[in-house]
Amino acid sequence: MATIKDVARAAGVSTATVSRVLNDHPSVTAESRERVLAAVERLAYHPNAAARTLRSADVTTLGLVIGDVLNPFFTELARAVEDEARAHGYYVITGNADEDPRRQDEYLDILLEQRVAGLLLCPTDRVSPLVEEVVRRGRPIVLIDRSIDGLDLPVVRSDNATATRELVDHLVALGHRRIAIISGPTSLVTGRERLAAFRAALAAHGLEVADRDVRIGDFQTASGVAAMGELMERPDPPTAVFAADNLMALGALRWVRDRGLRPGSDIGLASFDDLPWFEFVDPPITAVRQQTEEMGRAAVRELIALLNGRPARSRTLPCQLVIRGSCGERQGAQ
Amino acid sequence: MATIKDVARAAGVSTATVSRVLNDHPSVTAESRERVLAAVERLAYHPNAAARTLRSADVTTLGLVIGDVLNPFFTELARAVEDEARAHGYYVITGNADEDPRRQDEYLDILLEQRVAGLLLCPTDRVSPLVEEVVRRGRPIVLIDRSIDGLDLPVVRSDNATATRELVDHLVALGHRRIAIISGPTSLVTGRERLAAFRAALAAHGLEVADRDVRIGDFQTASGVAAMGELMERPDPPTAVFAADNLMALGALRWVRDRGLRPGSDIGLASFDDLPWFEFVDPPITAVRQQTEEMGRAAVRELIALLNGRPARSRTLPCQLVIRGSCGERQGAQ
DNA sequence: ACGAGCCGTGTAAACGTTTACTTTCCGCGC
DNA sequence: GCGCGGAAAGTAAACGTTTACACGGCTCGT
Repeated sequence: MATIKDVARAAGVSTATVSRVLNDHPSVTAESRERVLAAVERLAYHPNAAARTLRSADVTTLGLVIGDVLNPFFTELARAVEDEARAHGYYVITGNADEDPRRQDEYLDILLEQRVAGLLLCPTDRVSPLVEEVVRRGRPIVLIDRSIDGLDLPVVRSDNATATRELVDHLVALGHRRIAIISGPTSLVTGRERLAAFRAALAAHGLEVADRDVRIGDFQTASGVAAMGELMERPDPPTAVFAADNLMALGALRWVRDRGLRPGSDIGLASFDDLPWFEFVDPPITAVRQQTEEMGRAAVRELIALLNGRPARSRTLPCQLVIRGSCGERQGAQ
Repeated sequence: MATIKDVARAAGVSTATVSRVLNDHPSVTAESRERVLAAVERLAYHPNAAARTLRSADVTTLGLVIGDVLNPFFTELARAVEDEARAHGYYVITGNADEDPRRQDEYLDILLEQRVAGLLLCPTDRVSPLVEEVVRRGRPIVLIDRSIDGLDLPVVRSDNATATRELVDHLVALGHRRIAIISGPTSLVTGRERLAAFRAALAAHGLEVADRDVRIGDFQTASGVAAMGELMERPDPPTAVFAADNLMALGALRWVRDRGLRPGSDIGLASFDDLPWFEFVDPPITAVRQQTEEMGRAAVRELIALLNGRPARSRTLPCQLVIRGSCGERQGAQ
């Protein structure tokens, strides 16, 4: 690999001049610039990022750790984060925790070693020592989608409680009384919160949730299939099921269809997280739509605020209930 | 940030000893090791990746550039690549080209600066000077999904031609005679090849493809919507449409449903790339399934072979035609 | 005509590691 | 008792940049 010294020699100048040309410093003559650029071209020189970041302290890379690459929610989020970051002149290194706290920590470690300017984290599980360390050392960090108990960190998230309540209201209005939930892990705020809101909303209608109607999944497809099976293969299955994320909803749907059942008429089905294809299923899936893109963008803006010494505000974005047909037809008056 | 010097001072040893402890070198007494580790803990020391990679030449990072993060095909691919790479002790840095040659080059540049050991690339467009440069400098590279004209590089891809032919045979067997295609960009091998195979397959049945039945999209959703509109809003629309990737199929489906039409009975629809939710649409979408995960894993294995001085073989993986209902019912004898 | 100031360039130190080489110390065999 | 070998630890050079500082030559105002 050609180094800056090779370029300097080839162009007949010093390394300082080469560096200045490369970094658009003003004080270089047009002639030097040209000679350097020619040499760069000829030698196919690429600056060594390691040396550069080692020397100059100004870091322009943000770190992002998402929960699961296979979850469209997170990829859309990642995409939004990257776009917003680039618009502010930052690059993003993304790590995929795969909903596994160990892998989350691995990536936090890598990102810290890479000296990212700041971190965006969708926490997978309860507070990890590494996260605490990041905080303790004052490294800027913004959480997305999920907060962490016991740590007062800026977080950009959805208003899970309100959205869940609206969904339950909708189900009850349709006549459902035995409503089950496929919840996310209770170790995650997202999981706990949606479950709590679900319980509270039913209670407001004078309904109670039996323990057997609460299944705990892991936000991934397979657990949705399994949970749906457990709920339905009982003598007294619920009439509607609320899946707390889109992958578990996909799993639940798969179980239902594999049994030759039809959502809506045979069993009500609703999802937290809306996806483009939900409208194409027969019947279309009722879902809570989150402002995913805005979550990503807002998180980046808060992180950049932090980087510039301004305080970051936590933000809670409203969701929208998208009513389609998968919970059954409206019965009687609204 | 604490450096290795701080740790050395705190532990009362030299930086060399600290480094040895950190890298599991044998000749360190248990006592020194302990003191160092304690200091590391106390100071919350994290090695500086830049300094480390600058000094030691052994790189354990692979670079991956994918076409579009929002395309499930690529995220599944990325996931497989990461898994296989980790199994071999490599990390992966992923860049999202967004089907934009400029962004592809940007990421190639970044990855080269990061001194990755080797590159995995899903080329977005015709040969870029940067790719040529990578090749010229002998940097190991393996292409995925798409090859590049004029460059003889190892590539792991699907057998597009056979799969397309099988799909056309299926459509013709169902009675379709006017079949249109929403093709990918002809600047991409994937696009060109599927289009050529499509034409050839129809020709084999004595059918010809009118120019107006060939729409060129960009492998993204919006272009699928637009193309479907152009095809169908004519006095003599085709009876079936083949979308050359899953996102354009999603777009086509959206157009169809927005018009209140029904795939299968009103218009045949098939997709290259199978997705989990295709089976849930009414009627389920017929598609060509690629061995996405195996593509990713195989590409990593070839790249690692290259890194170890062995030659890499190009591989073409077979696809599977998954017949569902979206192209209409079988009419008459098989 | 001469010093001040500026511009372009070069020299060399610094960034935080790893590692070849050196030093120290200890035990052992003769 | 002496030298030798080997283990543990230290010293310092090197990786490829950026950049503070120094320097020489030029312009310009007086």
